[in-house]
Amino acid sequence: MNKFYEIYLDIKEKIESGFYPAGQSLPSEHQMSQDYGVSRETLRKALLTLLENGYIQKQQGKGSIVLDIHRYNFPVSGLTSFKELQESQAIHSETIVVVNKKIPAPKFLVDAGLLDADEMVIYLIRQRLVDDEVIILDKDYIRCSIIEDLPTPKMENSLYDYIEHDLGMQIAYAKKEFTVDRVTKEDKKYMDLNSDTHVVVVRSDVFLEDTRFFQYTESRHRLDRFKFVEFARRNKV
Amino acid sequence: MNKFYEIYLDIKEKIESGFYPAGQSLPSEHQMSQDYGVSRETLRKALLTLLENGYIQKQQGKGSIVLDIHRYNFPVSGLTSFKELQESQAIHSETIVVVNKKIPAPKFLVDAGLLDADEMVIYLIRQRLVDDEVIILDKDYIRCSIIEDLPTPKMENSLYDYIEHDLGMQIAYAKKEFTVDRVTKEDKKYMDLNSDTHVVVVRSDVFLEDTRFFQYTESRHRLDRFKFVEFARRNKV
DNA sequence: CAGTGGTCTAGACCACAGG
DNA sequence: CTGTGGTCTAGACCACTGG
Repeated sequence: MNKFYEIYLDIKEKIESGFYPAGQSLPSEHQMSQDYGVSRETLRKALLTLLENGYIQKQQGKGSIVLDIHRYNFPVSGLTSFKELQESQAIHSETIVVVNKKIPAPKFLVDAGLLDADEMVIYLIRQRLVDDEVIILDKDYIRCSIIEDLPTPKMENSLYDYIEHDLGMQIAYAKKEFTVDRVTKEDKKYMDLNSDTHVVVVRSDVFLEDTRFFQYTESRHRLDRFKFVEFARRNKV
Repeated sequence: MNKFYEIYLDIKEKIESGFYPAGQSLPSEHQMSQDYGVSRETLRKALLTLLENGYIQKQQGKGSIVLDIHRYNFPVSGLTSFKELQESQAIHSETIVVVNKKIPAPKFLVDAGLLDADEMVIYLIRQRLVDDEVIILDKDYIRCSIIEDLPTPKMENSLYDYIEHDLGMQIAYAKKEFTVDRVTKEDKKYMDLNSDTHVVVVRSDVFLEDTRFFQYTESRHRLDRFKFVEFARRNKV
């Protein structure tokens, strides 16, 4: 493992355990680079990672201060899947695969320039149950040229887990879009909506490390159970 | 200005102008560091900034590939205010300050440990009009120990602009939370809701560079006009 | 194999905060 | 003034890609 990442994990641990309490300063970069026996630049990479993840705030001329954002509710951002979300929050939940079949590339993805007209995709619909209610409906379109088949039993677990662990592919980045849309017939059919008129829709274009378009996902959430938390830094200049 | 930031801007410009077309590789780091006359680490800082902002994707052993996310719709993430959002999208809009007064620290912020019980805050309510309809209602609670007064005319422009430009303070980071809530009497009073039952609510705890809590904002959006776009990278490990 | 990006170093100088 | 973080360098070695 990389030195800077080891150091990142070590300091992160010390912040979470209270060894470095919120509101207080970390030792200086010079000091810590000596303590860990690394160059200052390497130590600084570890601090940069802590900064990006909301653990510390740096101030030129003063030092690095420990934040307490992570005490109560740690923001789940980036590309997090339902499975990971569920695990991080220890929610009892279940997944039912409703549809899992190959279809020709849908027009809206061809028009968007994400797929070729003659391609095939795997069309996947999954119900996400929490406390025995379907509160999320996930619709996935996955490029067949990248994945031939998806075993339904695996999909009841995690799609990303299967792709990254079983297939050894790396998901890299996504463009995500949050809106609130009117419920469709499909929503009514598959979700427990109790007379809601709208759902939160999260649309994602997902890409692999080699920049190939891999998957389009539409995640439809019941209003009363939707929550998205983010730690954001202000971009200077 | 920093070398790495100058280089970042230069490459960003070349990507946006099509000099480096989407899908193609940038020159190698070694090559570019020579071209710009800087060390490789400095050149790499510029590339890191491009990576974070979704302009390129790097692949070990291969190179840096230009992405085309920014062609159509560039994700607005981080800490972006209504004013900046509006400018980036060239929307005709208007702001009306409805309330601007000092009140004692509200209980929910004291309970959250963000304010002391004996503090005062500036309570600000602003209507955001687009096409002559109030589609956003912003409610701000701003710490009086940091800002004494907010001139109402300035608030019709941008709060952040006033704080960073006129007062010379630096907003650093925020914890943001997105939910969908039932409309309140206040929403009905101040917003043009056409019989909607819900609004999107974005709650933010905003902090300064010295980690002082500065502001709590509740931004209430009409469902049909809400949209949030984000570029997200998957966190490895 | 050569060429790419990823990590790390030891040191330098600068900008800023605070006594 | 000292001590802090911010930037930059010149070079080294490693890991990965693809011919």
